[in-house]
Amino acid sequence: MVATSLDTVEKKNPKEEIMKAALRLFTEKGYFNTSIADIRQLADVSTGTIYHYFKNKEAIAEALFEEVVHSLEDSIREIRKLNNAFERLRAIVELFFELTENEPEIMRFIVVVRHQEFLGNRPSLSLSPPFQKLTQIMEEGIRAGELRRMDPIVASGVFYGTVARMIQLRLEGVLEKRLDWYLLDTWTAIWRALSP
Amino acid sequence: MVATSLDTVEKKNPKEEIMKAALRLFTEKGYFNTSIADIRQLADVSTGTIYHYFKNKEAIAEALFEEVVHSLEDSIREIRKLNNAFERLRAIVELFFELTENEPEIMRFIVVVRHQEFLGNRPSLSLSPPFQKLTQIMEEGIRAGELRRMDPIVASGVFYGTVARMIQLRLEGVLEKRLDWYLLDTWTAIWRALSP
DNA sequence: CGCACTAGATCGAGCATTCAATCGAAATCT
DNA sequence: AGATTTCGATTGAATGCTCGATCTAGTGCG
Repeated sequence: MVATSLDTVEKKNPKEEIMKAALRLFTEKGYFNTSIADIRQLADVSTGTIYHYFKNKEAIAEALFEEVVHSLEDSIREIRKLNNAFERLRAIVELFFELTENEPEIMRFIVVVRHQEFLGNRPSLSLSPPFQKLTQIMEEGIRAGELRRMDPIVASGVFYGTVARMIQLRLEGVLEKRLDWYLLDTWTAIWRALSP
Repeated sequence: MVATSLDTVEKKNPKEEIMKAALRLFTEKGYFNTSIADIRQLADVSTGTIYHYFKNKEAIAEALFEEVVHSLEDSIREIRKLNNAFERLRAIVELFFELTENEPEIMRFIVVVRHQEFLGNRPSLSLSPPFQKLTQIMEEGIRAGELRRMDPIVASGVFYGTVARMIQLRLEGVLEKRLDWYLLDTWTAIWRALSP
């Protein structure tokens, strides 16, 4: 981080500030319970500035969605370089669990926010590239005999469903311990469900 | 169904009509995208009637929530009478899958609607009685040696997460076939994850 | 006649969005 | 260098509209 002036008067990028504030508010209170005024206040910019960078409120959510999907896509692409289904899937669980602890707001946005309600016709996150890749990993694993013969959709359902549910419970404060505490049990269960 | 008059002029119970319309609209378009005017129109009653039966919009959602939770609670209570974990869990999957096909709106309300956003402080559905019962079933099953030794929270996470994900995929139109087509694969995977 | 229910017009708060004015930093000129 | 122009960035009060909620005047049934 380069401090171009005194820390207290640090010059920030308004667009980023707006998106950061919006992510925080959307995930905490929901899209419809968040007003432009709320974002304005938390991002410490004026109403006009928001509309200078974004066409409207929806466009802020769209930008967040894009960002999150792309960063997920990158991570999953990296993981696909690993050379068997066991390692790949295990790496995804670890990535998601770690992300939940380090960037809970991003994870909340992925796992619990209902995008359909405000992002009109956009294809659901369930159909977005990262999740298509997940089903591909299953197909390849099954073909290679590393995974049990079963419908790949069911395989990815078991996998993502389980992971997402653990994350949701953590984000809702149901789990007292950090997610990595549950990693072994979770992974063992998933692997028993999927392995031949 | 008892027809008290000619079918075309059938006298309906307004409260039920309102709740039916609200359930349909809330699950289709979301709570905030549904106006009282929408409900008024679909239920074919006047604004006055809505406010006669419900304190406000939120109260309609609350009533729906109560109804759904109670009916779920009853079903799960019945299922707990079965005498081992295998049968109990299997019955729950079947119940949920069947409910998804027959009453998709109710299932959407349970699985995909984010109640927190409009039902202020109410404890999340994840913590409501039916889901506590699910964890109890896991605990009992583990104690009895019918399920593998593992954290009961993780067990219920695998179970509910998988089932909910399959339901979500079905409701979003990702699965071409009816859910019962996937039942065997889904159940096999779950049982491999949980059995000793 | 009385009472539970219905109708629909009306209110007003809250909200997203607009816009004319102003700033300020760099570019251009003298 | 200093003055002047330029133009995107920024401001925030004003606008207009949607929508939940209220109110008053019925209506019809027992």
